[in-house]
Parts: sequence; C-alpha cells; structure tokens
Amino acid sequence: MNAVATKPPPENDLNERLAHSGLRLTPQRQQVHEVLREKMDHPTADQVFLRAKNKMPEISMATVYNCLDALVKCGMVRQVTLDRGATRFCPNMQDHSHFYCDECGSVYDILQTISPADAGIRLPRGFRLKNIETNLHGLCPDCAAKAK
Amino acid sequence: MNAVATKPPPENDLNERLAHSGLRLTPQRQQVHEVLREKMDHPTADQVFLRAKNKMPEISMATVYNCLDALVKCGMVRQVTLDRGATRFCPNMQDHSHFYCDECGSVYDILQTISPADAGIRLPRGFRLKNIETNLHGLCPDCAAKAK
DNA sequence: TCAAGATTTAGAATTATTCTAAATAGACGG
DNA sequence: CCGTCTATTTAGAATAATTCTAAATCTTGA
Repeated sequence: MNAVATKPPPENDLNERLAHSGLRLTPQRQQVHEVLREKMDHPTADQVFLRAKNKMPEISMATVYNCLDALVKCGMVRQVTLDRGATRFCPNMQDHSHFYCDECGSVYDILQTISPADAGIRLPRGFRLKNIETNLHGLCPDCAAKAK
Repeated sequence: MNAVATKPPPENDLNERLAHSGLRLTPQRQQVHEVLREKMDHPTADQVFLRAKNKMPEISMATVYNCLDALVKCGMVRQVTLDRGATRFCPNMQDHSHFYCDECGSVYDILQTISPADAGIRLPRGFRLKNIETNLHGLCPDCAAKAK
C-alpha cells in the first residue's frame, strides 16, 4: 500500500452535506467542488477561480470564496492551513505546538509530551522531512466555559 | 573590555545566531526580538510593528518584516503557520496530513499511519480539542534528488 | 403568484505582504 | 581617522489575498 492518498469517492453526498449545514446545492458550489476533485493539487482560491471559469465563465471571485467557505463549513473540503489572516510569530523555540481557539482567535503554546515525529508518520520514498508543525484547534478554557 | 565580570546580557546568543546565518545584529532586530519576548501572545507583524514603535518611533513596517524574516531564518523565532501566501484547499476528507516542499512549494497528501491524536498530546485543563492539523515540511522527491 | 430569504455578481475596500529606490549605518582596509 | 563597500533601514508604492457592499437573481414555501 502506497502512502500517497488516492482520489476520494465521487460526489455522492454533496447535496446532503450542504443541506445538513443549512446550505443549498447550487451550480456554482457543485462546480467549485468538481474543480477541486478534478485535480487534487491543493489549488489556491485564485486557481480554483480560473479553472471554474472555463466551465462557467460568469462565476466571480467572491462566489468562489463563498463556495469554498460553504464546502469547508459542511465538511466536503479542507482548508489546508486554517489561518486566513495575518501570520503570527513566536519566540519560543522549545519543541511545542500551538492551540488555536476557533472562537476568540487566541493562540496558546502547548508543550508536547511526545514529539509528533514519534507519532508514526511514515513518508513515502524520496521525501526528505525537515520539520513538523502541529496545530490544535478547538476552544480555549474561557470560550469553552462560555459555550456551556 | 571591562575587567569586572558582567552578567551576560539576556540577549546572549541573538548576536551569535544572526552572525551564524550571515546576518548582523542591529537595534531594530534586537527591538523586534525584545517585543516578541516581552509578551508571548503570538502577535502579528502589524502588532509587532505597533509595539516596536513605542520604543523606536522611526521603525517602519518593511523593517519589521525584514527583522522577523531574519529572526526566523536564524532560528530565534518561529513563524506560527508557515504559509505566507494564499490559502490552499483540498477535497480529500480522509484523515491525512500535508507535506510542503520548501523548495518548489508543492503540497502532497500523506496518509497517517497513526493519528496524531494518539501521539500523546495532553492538553491543560479546560481546553476543548476539535481537531488536529499536521503539516510536514521538507523536500519532495524531485527536489531532494536535485539537491544532491 | 408572492414574499422571504439565500445566493450570486461586480467592483470597491481592506488587509497582508513584498518590492523599490534612496538614505544611512557599520565594518574593514589603507 | 578616512573613504569604500555592503547590509540594512526607510517611506511609500505595488501587489496579492481576502472581505465587504449593494443590487440583481434565484429558490422555496405559504
């Protein structure tokens, strides 16, 4: 078995998923999803826009962002690196990971009890690994308390 | 040279580190580093700029970016989420992580043999974890071959 | 059919980052 | 010390990425 991932099953439940999140299936959302599945090269929003335009010349950039957000929200698409906004910086060079509060946006240093390097990640032949970045997402103690 | 043995400045190895990467220690770089160490709340470049201006009103945004890049390059600062550019999207909802080639910028899906959730990460009380994102960085097979 | 609400659109606005060219500051050899 | 060389800083413009706005359109359900 090869460790490089294979194409996911065809779009069976897109409609269902959208509906489950209170969203509608529209031609644009379908198209954007199709573009992503066609060539799984992790395109940027801009690339998705250009590709979608081939089949659907009227589509606009704003709609592509809308559709991507909708697809992410309903769990059909992953945003590769969840930070849409300014990069943050950290002077702590110890081995640690970061916890992002989805609610308030704050970031916490989290000490690692076991380095993810020991977590059993196995790379296919030829890849040369330099470092691993682990990002945790959820609610910080304050927001978790409020959410109750 | 002072005959009285003075305590090494807290900065002790900033200079050394910069030098090791062929970079100079400048007041601005020192100031930016100081700002980061003063309040470890993972500020954005913009926030660093505003804070640095208090002590050093002449400093410019471009310099802050310069300094941050220098500090990251010499290993004194981490960039929290290494993606400075457009967000990428991925329709593969299987449990997997992403490998970023530092050389050519391409992104590969990597199946996980063990989920990082099992990797022994232990959160302090109160945090509620929703999901984990693991990003691998290094060279892809093509670039690794060329690098030889 | 109509009203309500969701979605799309074009384009403007905002935000984040990079680039450019000129000015300045150190470091180094004479 | 002095001038030269190169790295760095600066202001501001340019570019890139994303979000917002308001009007038009489409869907759904009464």
